[in-house]
Amino acid sequence: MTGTAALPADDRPASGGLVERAVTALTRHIRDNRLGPGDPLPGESAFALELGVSRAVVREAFRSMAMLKLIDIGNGRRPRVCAIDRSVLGIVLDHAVQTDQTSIQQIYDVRRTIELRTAALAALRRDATEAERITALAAAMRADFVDAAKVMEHDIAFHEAVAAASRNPLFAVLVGAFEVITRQTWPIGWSSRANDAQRMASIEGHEAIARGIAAGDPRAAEAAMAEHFDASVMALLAAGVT
Amino acid sequence: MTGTAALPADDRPASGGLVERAVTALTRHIRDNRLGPGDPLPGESAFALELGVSRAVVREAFRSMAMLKLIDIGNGRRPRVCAIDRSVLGIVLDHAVQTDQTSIQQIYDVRRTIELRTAALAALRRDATEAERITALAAAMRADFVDAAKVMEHDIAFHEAVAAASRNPLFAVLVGAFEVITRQTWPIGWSSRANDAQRMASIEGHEAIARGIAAGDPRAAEAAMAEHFDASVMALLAAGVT
DNA sequence: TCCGACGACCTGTCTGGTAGGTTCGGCCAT
DNA sequence: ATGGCCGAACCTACCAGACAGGTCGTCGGA
Repeated sequence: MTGTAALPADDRPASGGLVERAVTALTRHIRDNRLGPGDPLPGESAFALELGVSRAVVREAFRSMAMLKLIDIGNGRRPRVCAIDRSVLGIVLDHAVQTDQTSIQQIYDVRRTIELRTAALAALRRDATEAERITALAAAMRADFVDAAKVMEHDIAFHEAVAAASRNPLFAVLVGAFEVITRQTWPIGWSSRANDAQRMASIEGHEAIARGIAAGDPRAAEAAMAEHFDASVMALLAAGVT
Repeated sequence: MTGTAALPADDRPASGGLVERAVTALTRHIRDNRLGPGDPLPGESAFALELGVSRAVVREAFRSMAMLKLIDIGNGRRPRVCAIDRSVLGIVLDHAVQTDQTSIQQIYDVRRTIELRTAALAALRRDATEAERITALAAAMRADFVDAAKVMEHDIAFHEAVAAASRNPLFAVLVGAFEVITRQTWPIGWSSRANDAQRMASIEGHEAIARGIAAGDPRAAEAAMAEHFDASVMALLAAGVT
């Protein structure tokens, strides 16, 4: 009963340290004035004066919110509301892995769950340009087959293109958040495949996903994505990544 | 091409402002020393001395990482590595909604995708205690039917219990992140249902999920969860929430 | 042996100041 | 009249020092 704790969002403004109070005040300011991405915010001096605290306190508050990509700050520039950004979740995920709070396999389970959905949605919602881009990225993987680094870049771009085609920015953010982890695990999976035939099979998997999306067949796209993920997880398991 | 940009994680330590450099230095410190949750960190004075910057800079860096729940700070306490926390993503999601960067329906699509999986996983992995707790929470919703606030608390606890039973902390974090949004939308959906029969149907949906999980039937649990989400989305749509 | 008080250490906050970047309006040239 | 240039006002980035209050280990007494 009563889980009224934990929310630092916008309770009564009198709790915790001054910095925390400044953060909630700034959050309220954005909400109450219905500000959107790009809209300007009061400078730190003005905010410090308004709250009756020192500039150092407001600076810490602004910096914290900038770290969460809620606002955008910079030397001489006036603070502005920031557009949604994937890097935050990426940093958190990376930290969770680095501190052994979660495993790579657990991350891949989440990724698989999300990307099965993005594949299906992309098949339903993609326009011609998106379908072309996705197909082109799969083709690029095949074309640059000998250069692992390039294949990885195409691979990452492929998954993000699929997510973008799902027309849900949240999915795009989530998929983008996995990029940090993917850059660490991808080379392991690539080199753990026994031979070039297996590596090429991975690329064919991407092509199958692209075909399903281009054809507007959500079932096929989802199935191909599932197969692709199963193969990737298997490759990582074979390399001893748990 | 080659998108080597964007990662503030751990490139060469000479880029951007001093605060950013301090953040990457602290991140590296945690990674290089393989620190886990609860492990102590150098104090801000020590860190300032080591980096050759003022204490204010280090303070902003520490505060930023505390905002991301990567570290834990407090008056007089020495900084420590922090356990993974759901509130960060919740704040970001709330901000995205408040600034009209994403819609409630888009969030529910993501939630549905994730919770379908947690229901299936919970059916496969839950132990007796977890099954009992999930069943008990569904029963509590029925028992407190007349008190909407209590029903909401049970509802939220129910979904988090299911996520916990999936035995993947990432799913628990993601589901927990939606709590902030749920607290805003839940009353809308509840009151948008035409009569008590429809409201009770929602509770019966939870009971069906609980039965599937308790029976260890992932298909049934997933199907019940899907039905539950469809009903919720419909109720929100009926209330004009897009 | 256990418990409480004390002190060293640390963080939270403030003040005041310097350097360097941004922005915007006015002015000059076309 | 218009478009580009320039400078002044404003703002942020960072620094140094200081003080109040909280935490935690330690030492002495019961």
